[in-house]
Amino acid sequence: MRTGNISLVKKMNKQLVLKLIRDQHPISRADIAKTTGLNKATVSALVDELIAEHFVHESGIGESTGGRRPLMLRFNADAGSLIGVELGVNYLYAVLTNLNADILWEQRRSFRPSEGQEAIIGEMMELIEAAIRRAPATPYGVMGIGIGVPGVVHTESGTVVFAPNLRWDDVALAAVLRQRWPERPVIVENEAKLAALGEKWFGAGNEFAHFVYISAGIGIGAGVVLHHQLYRGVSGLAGEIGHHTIDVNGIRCSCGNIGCWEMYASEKYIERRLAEEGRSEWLDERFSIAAMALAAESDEQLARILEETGRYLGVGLLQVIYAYNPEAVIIGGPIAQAGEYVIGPARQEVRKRILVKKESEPSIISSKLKEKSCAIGAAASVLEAVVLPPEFAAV
Amino acid sequence: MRTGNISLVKKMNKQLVLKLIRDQHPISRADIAKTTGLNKATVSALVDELIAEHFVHESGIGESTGGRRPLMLRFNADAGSLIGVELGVNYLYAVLTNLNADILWEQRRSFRPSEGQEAIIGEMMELIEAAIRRAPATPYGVMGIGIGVPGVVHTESGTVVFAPNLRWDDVALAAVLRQRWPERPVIVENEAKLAALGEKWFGAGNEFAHFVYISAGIGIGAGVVLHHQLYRGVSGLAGEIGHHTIDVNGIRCSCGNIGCWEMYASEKYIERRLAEEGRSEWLDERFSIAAMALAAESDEQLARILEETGRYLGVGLLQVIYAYNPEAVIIGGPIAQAGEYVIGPARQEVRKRILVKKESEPSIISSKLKEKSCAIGAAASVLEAVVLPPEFAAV
DNA sequence: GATCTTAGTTTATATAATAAACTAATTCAA
DNA sequence: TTGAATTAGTTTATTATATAAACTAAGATC
Repeated sequence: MRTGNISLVKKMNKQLVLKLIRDQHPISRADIAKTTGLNKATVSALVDELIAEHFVHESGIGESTGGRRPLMLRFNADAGSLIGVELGVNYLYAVLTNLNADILWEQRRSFRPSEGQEAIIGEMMELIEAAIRRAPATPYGVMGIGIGVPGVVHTESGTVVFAPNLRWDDVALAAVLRQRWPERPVIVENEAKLAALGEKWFGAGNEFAHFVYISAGIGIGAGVVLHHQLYRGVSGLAGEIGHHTIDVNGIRCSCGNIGCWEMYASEKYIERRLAEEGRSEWLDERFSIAAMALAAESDEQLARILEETGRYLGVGLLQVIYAYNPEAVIIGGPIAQAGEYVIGPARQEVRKRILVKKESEPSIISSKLKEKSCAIGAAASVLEAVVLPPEFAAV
Repeated sequence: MRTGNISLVKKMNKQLVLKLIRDQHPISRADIAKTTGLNKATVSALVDELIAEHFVHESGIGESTGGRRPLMLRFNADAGSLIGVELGVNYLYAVLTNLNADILWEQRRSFRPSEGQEAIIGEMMELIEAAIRRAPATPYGVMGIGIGVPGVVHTESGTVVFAPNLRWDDVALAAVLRQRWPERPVIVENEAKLAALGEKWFGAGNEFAHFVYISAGIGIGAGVVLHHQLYRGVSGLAGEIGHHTIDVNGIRCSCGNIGCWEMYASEKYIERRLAEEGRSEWLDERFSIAAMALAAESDEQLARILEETGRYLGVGLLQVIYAYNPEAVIIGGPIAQAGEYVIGPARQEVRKRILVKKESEPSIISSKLKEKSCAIGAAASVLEAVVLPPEFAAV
């Protein structure tokens, strides 16, 4: 039971100050006192501790506004490093970043889906090992490892409960990594949820209290941020909205259900339509939505397929809007590479069908971190776990 | 900006103690100290204040467990009264309750939908006036007025933004009531959201951190409780899930969209099917789902129609599950009167179609407060606003 | 160069939680 | 029956923290 005690107050205020410095640096102690309402003395004491802990540093003297010049404070993004890994269906992508998500090192590696769990986890561990070796000398070193996986995750244990595209079932991923690096926090989480965190901390979601990140690729998943916090539901299923029914009489989905959204607004749909229209040359290994969008400029048939996908995307977005009523919807994943070819029709469809127009229409925008959302989000999840817990920010 | 200061700590702890007493009374100071982890002295001081404020009283001496016998504490449900009003499409229902939602007085009144806003608001004010007259002498008297309306609401201003079934549009309801009773808090909120609050405080939602209340009648609305708190979204649209598309090629809904859930799992569907099957005798004024369910015991055709409705309900519930991943879904509103005729098939449909079985399947249960959910929820909203704010309970 | 402003620190004070010692009231066993 | 042990609750002293006010520092402006 969370009781209030005096040290809780201090923790809250310290977090508040650190968050403010991170968001608005360079900023002076006096500014912090003004914007937070905290007493100047309190701010000074907290800042001194944050400086001692290397999370903040003084970065010179600011401009006078008619009196003594302020000492400006900055968030020290080099207090430590973060490792983020994206486990894709047939690739691994790892980044090493500072606390500002600046990429210090990255590596991408492909594998065949037929490779077994052990082999894939082995490759992942090699990547992480490589990242740790590249980590610069910082006060805290590598502060933790975040891993995004395409499936449903039990976060406490770090178990991948269900990842159909990997054919994983109850894989205790975190346990293996924690055994190898017992001193470092290891976070395993769904890829869309981490991508949402990435966009929240370092991307297009920064300014919103409530937003939904849509990861549209082979399937559709979402990361839902409500009150500035990732919402997981009771067992981490919240956001598995690719399996929202949009056509009860539609086609069968791999999940067993019928007419799932992800059969109509994902790569699966595009592939199906390409085959139907006799454009199977695009069903190649080198198939990429980005290339298709480029070709669509002078190829009406391709443009039409993308537009249809966008319209179906819009149909499903209405459900997202009615469920979460977010300030913004951020479209990410491969489908987002088609840009306005898909997002434009989606917006139109939403505008056409929505119940209450003004205020309730969210901004429908494109991911800012693009193909790096998940890996950066994985890194951000470590930042959140270790440095900037969100629990006090809400309300 | 919410800064921590010492009085915040006290507020948190006092709330915690009060909530614990309400939930677990009779309870002793020693028990409270044990379960919260607060110091005995702290607990005593807070309890003394709560007693002075009339929210708690000592209710005699409990059983010894091998030492001095404890003084038992109880929540004082008679510290004040609450007024809750449900504004239906063609009726008003008002209750006066104590702080335990025990109904002290209630009144139901019908009106014709053709009556104008002013007339309806006038009748509502008469009802509230009557309730205030009946309020017993208590330390705090009538602590506030909560009103549930079938539409989208802007809560700060208490404006009904959009209520299609009432044909209301931007009606500043709270403003009128606040003018008449300037000293009393007036809360205007969507009916399904208030019903969810009612079930949370006094009904089937009591034990859940995350649950969804489904109000299924002429349309479908939902009240979404996440982390023990009502979730509204950025403009109060969250939970308007009746307009989730379940059939892109389906029938047109009054909202302008096509294939909305509420065309398939509400009274609208039942009426349509009754007409199709030539059972228009049930389309009478006295049409009631409860009566239909009774008749269905010996009428296969009626049973089948209810079952179909239930199956469509289940299809849409999957979307609720994927969106919110709640611990429970509480079915309320007129459709819930059909009981297992509808809820049974809905459960089956969910079980059949859901992605990850174990853990992620919520309990699908029936409303406990039945037709009183909304009015009691309206009263509960006052309780939450004035006595037991939920903000500290979360996390 | 005197005065006003702003930045930041130091010192004294207030609030609230806590620990420990206390009183009160009971059980239980010799 | 009595006294030790146990539990409930209060009183007192202590501690942590935020705050207010007084202070020092360092500039701007007239």
